[in-house]
Amino acid sequence: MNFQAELRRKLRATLEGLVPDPEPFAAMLRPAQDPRFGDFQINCAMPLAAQMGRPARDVAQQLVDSLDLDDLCDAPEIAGPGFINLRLRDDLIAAETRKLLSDERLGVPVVPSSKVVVIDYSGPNVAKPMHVGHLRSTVLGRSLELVMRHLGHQVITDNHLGDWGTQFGMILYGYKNFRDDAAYQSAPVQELARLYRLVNQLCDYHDLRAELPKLRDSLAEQQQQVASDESAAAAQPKNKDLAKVVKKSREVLDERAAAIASAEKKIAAVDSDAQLAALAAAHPRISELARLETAKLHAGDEENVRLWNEFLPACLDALNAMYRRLGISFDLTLGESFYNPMLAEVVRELQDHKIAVESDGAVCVFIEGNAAPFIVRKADGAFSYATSDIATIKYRVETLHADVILYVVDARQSEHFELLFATAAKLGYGGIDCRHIKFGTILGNDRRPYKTRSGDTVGLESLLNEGIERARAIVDENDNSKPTPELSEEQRARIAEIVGLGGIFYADLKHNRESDYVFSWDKMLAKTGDTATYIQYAYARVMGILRKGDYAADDVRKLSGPIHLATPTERRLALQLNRFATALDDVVAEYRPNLLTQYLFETANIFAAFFDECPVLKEADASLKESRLRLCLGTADILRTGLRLLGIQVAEQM
RNA sequence: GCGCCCGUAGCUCAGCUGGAUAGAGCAACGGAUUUCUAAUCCGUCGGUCGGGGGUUCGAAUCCCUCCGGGCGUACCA
Repeated sequence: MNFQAELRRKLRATLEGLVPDPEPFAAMLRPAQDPRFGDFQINCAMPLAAQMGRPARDVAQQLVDSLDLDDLCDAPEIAGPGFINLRLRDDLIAAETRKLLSDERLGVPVVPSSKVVVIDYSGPNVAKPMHVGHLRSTVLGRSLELVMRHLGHQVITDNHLGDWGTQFGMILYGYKNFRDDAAYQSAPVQELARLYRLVNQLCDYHDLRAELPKLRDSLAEQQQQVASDESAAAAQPKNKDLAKVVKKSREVLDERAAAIASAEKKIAAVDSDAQLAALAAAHPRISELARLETAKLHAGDEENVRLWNEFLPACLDALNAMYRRLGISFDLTLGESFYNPMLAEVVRELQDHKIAVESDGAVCVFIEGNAAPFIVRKADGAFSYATSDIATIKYRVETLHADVILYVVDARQSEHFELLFATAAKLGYGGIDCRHIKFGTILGNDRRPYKTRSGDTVGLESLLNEGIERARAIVDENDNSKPTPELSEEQRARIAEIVGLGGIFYADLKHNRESDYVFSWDKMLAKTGDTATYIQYAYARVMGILRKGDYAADDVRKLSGPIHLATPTERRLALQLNRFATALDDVVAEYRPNLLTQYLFETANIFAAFFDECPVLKEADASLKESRLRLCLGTADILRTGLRLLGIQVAEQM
């Protein structure tokens, strides 16, 4: 039973007569902070008392008197300023655990009113290999998908591919000018990616060269600015505002110097490479021409459309290979290109309703309180991702009938989504629950975005490979250190895959999604601590007990005797199993899978203590032995299910 | 300039719709092993929750301010 939900329900009913809106007060029933306070605590007596102008302990007493929790709890206790401490009855925990253990859903009810939830996640660019930057969206989105499905929502996942943007113009330009036919024949995606990088580099080269004089001027200007600010500050050494101005001014100077250094570095990279330099010299207008290729594609140019259609299948194959590896499949893969035919209409509609206006040649929506406009048509007539994102909302609402749309996208795009949602609301989609499920950046040890040692972005493929390799080394070391190694080559490979991928996913999911976090192989694959491995190991230990005792899991699930809470640890474990449903509710409430990782880690932790203290196979009392066996399997079922909802697998033996 | 986010133990991070002595993992230190797999368990050490003010019976959490850092900021997505 979801004890917390049940207790809150009762509290809410009691509060109904007392306050107009009981919900926030009912929410103040929480798990106890300290085991000495029991299992749950009610914290709402104090604020209620303040509101009613009565002593808090009196209010607490009144709540206790009218609550009637006898069927759930021992006598409630009022403590401190007015906390109400609740301890669940042991017989109730035992009885409810017994039910849970024979329940296929492990005590997790299906939501009473299911919603249509579109989850937009992963969203790679098709012509570029996926890299570490795609990890969080993919892993978080996948987990949210699985949890919401498990709770009974009608989830539609949609991979909103970047298959139509500026980068395609670069690829088209690259293909027409620089392609290596043999390479394209044997590995088209790799060749397209190379062409993209090449064109991108050459575009940068020319753009930066053109910009450099301006940058240098502005640097010189800033140097003078700093000098004058400094002398002003020197004249009034006690003036804090002037000191601040100097500081700011120097920061700007540093920024500009850094921008120039970075530009010079990129330019030098081309200049110092004879081949690149020759290409750059031969293609001085590459940026402009690449943009033109994009524009031609969007306008329906026959050759570009033909090439686009030729490139796409290979790109999709490559992506799908990656998703297969990650165990992911999408319900829909509607890239930006899908919305192309709708864009002109979107802009017209916005203009007709006077939502968008022309400004500096571009068609923009101005949202009150935001300085930046939402540009739905650029001055050159091209549409932007703002336009296609609006078209996407229209499609998801009108065709998919979405109630909720989740965008699992980097936090740096917050502003875009604020403008997007505000614009959508003006168009009449205010009733749809559109949410930016934002997440932070993965950092390296230097606290800069995670890169390889040489400064390149880390490819997702090689990241996964490295994780599995490192896991393999651990598997080997562990098994080889046993008196007689137990695992076959196939088993080791499979375990390495499960542990390696699980470690990467788990490390990502366990952090609060809005935080940046520092990527660390050692931490994510540590044999001990808050890792996937630790939880997977707990699962494998249960399976070890069953194997050793020669029990089939299905037979154990059919057992129906009483559950004994013979020790405090058994009680803790049983109660924890009943919290699974609460944990999943918590995940969905704020779209935070870290609440599930936390729950699973705690569960594995309690199980480890149980494993230490409570013998199963050696237990002489048959009824107690059966009870423990079932607690073990129930734990395993919950760990396996919980990990599965994070996109992580388990092994029977490791 | 404007906007958003962050600053919690040596390190990495939870906690942030205000609630009881601020938590975890790692690291350090000390214990437990004829193992239902020690990829484990138990214990110890460790914090002016960036500083200052305010609101409150009560603040890591809310408000103001200062300091430090990150990100975004009109035609890339």
